[in-house]
This record gives sequence, C-alpha cells and structure tokens, in this order.
Amino acid sequence: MNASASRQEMLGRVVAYAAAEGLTGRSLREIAAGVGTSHRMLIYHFGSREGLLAAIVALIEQQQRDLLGTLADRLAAAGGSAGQLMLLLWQQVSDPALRPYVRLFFEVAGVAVHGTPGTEGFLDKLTEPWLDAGEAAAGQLGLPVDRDALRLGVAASRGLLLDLLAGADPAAADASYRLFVRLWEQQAEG
Amino acid sequence: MNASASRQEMLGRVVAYAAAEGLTGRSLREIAAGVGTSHRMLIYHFGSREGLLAAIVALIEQQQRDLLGTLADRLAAAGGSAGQLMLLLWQQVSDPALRPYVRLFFEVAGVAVHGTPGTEGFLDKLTEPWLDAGEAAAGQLGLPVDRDALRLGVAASRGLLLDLLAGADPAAADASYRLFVRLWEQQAEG
DNA sequence: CCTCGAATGTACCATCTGGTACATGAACGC
DNA sequence: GCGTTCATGTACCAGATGGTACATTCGAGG
Repeated sequence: MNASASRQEMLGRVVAYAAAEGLTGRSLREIAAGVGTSHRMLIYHFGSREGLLAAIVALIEQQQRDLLGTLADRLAAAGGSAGQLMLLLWQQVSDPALRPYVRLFFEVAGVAVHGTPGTEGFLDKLTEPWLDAGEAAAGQLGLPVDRDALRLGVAASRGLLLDLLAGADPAAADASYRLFVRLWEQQAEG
Repeated sequence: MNASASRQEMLGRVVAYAAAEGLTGRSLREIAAGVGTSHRMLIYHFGSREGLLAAIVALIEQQQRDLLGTLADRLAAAGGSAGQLMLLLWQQVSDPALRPYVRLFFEVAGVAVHGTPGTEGFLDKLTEPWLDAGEAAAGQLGLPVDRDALRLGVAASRGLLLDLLAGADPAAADASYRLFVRLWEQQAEG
C-alpha cells in the first residue's frame, strides 16, 4: 500500500476540496489547483485519475467508519432510550458542519451506482456497516432491535439528508425524523 | 421553447441511454453514438452540453410528474387503507423495470447537489411535488395525513431504493418498508 | 417546379485531457 | 560527504473535447 505521509495529507485536502467544490467533471488540474499542487503530483501519488477516485472513496469509507465508531462510543456513554439515541445520532449527521461531506457522499453514490471504476467498494459497504454497528450498540445497551428496523432508520435518515441538501427546511426534516422516532417508540411500547 | 418532434424523440432516446449507461463523464460523442446520431446533432438540438443536461433534467422531472399522476389515479381507483396504498406505491417504484430510472435519479441528484449548471430546477422540485400529490390523494380518500409524515415516507422510500441500487437484498428492503407501514398503521390506530 | 427552412454530414478548430520523460531538489542514513 | 530515495517542477505528448463553419439533403407549401 502506498501511504506516505505527504500522500495521506494530500488526500485529506483533496477530499476536503471535493466536499466543498464537487468532484464530477473536474479535471486533475482543477483539483490540483484547488489543493495547492500540480496535476503531476496527483498522478505521482495516486497513479491515475481512477486511482485518485479510489483513494477518495476509500478515505470517505474510513471517515464514515470513524464517525460510526465515535458515535457508537458517545451513544454508549450517553445511555438512554432508543429514541434518545436515535435523536442524538440524527443531530450529529444532520449537523450543518457535516453537510459538505453528506453532499460528497451523495455525489460519490451517484457516480458509483453506474459501476464507475474506482468506486467498486463504495456500494458494497454502503449500509451493512451501519447495521452492524447499530446491532452491536443495541446489544451493548440491552435494547431490542432487528436488522430491518435498523435498515429503515438508515434509509429514512439518508432520505431526509438528501432533502436537506435539496434545500428543505431543516425544521421540517427534524419534524419528520422526530415523527419517525415516535413511531418507533410506540412500537417498542406496544 | 425549442421542442420540435425530432428533438423530443431524440431527447427520449438520450434519457433512455443515460438511464442504462450513465451520464457523468460521458462525452457528447459517446452519448450521440449510443443513441444513433452524431455529437453535431446534440449540439444542434440542445445548443450545448449544458443545454442537453438541462433538457434531460427537465424530462426526468416531467416523467416523475407523469408517474406521480398515474400512481395517484391508480391508488384512488384501488381505494383501500393507507397501508395498502403505501405498499402499492412502493411496489411500483421498487419494480426492477424502473431501476435504471431510479439509478439515473440518484446520478442526477449527485450532480445537482453541487449546483452544476443545467440542474438548477432539479433539487427545488425534488420532494415538494410528492408531498403535494400525497396530500391531494389522502384528502381525496378521506385519510388523515400530515406533511411531515409524507416527507418521512418519501425519505424512507428513497433510502431503501438507494439500498437496492447498492445491491441490497430486495426481500430485506421490502421487509424494512413493510415494517414502516406497520409503524404507520399502529400510529393511525392508536 | 421551386423555394425555404429544418435536419444532417463533413471537416475543422482551439483548448483541454490524462499521462509521461527527464531533470532537479531536499532529507536522511552511512 | 555522498549516494539513495522520495518529492516536485518543467515540458511535452497523442488523443479527445465541446463547439463552429459550411455544404448538403429532403420534404412540405407556394
């Protein structure tokens, strides 16, 4: 694995740039200029455009795993009901500060659904890790949960995040999510 | 509006091609070859690449409105409970035959979230029309419904559709959606 | 039959694309 | 001090890109 320090640092800037400015249709030169280097260096560190894309995808996945881990810890520490945990999680992922990365997530997904080379792994690990983490967290807290329910929660969150990207009123998205939590709790009680 | 017959017919083939083969990163020549014309003609009819993208986006929107209308009629004719209607709707949009268009939807969304020229209208009309249609249909059938709930339903559906595109087991996605319907009905009863 | 406008084909253009070759610089162990 | 290795700059390439100019076909209406 090619993972020198400067490469890793450069990749970080590229992902930040991609989150802020977008990726599709941008040339290596454009990206390079955006992160303060030359397209020559991008090729040097990542081999090709496809290699760069693959590296970006890999880093996004890793960042998601990290976020997942952090959230899981925080949730475990916080304790509380399933509903409280869901709400905490939603507040994290819907935080405006995260928005550029959510945007990048959907951009990469939109490219990946057509099997673009370099994005192969992205779709495979799209949802399963979240379900695994959710199951683990629930088990740790002694909460009952099944995979279908977790998948539904992830799906609803993603749909609402897409709404937010489209400029939906954050309050409305929040209200929808809170309704979801209420539905969930009702089931748990009944 | 430039909307000659041959232009319209050609646009239809372009959208079909885009649904099947993808759009991002494809050159005008590639697209033209895929629909049996020359890149010269694409420029002739749509003015520029951006114009073509705009036309594609517009047609997708129109197709969604058409689908929405068809579904609304069918639902109204079918009658039944809210849960039955939701299930019917889900079966329609998750039909594998529609999958290429769902894929195109997410591809265009992924491009649009970064404000790519030509896609301006797409995000604005992403969700509202569905809420309007849902409200209208519910009113027509005398079913109680609020916008937050509809938004949640649309969001969950989209999230599960993305899962399907990512290769999720259709049975699992179905199960999640059915769980959602059950949650919904529980609330309506309680 | 002739004209006119829409539709197309051919050929071309400047510019940009990803990628490469080669020389140079900087850091670090020996 | 000196080689070696990683990093970087400069210059270049063949091919593709979006877009244009100009000539041609073709069918309908006068």
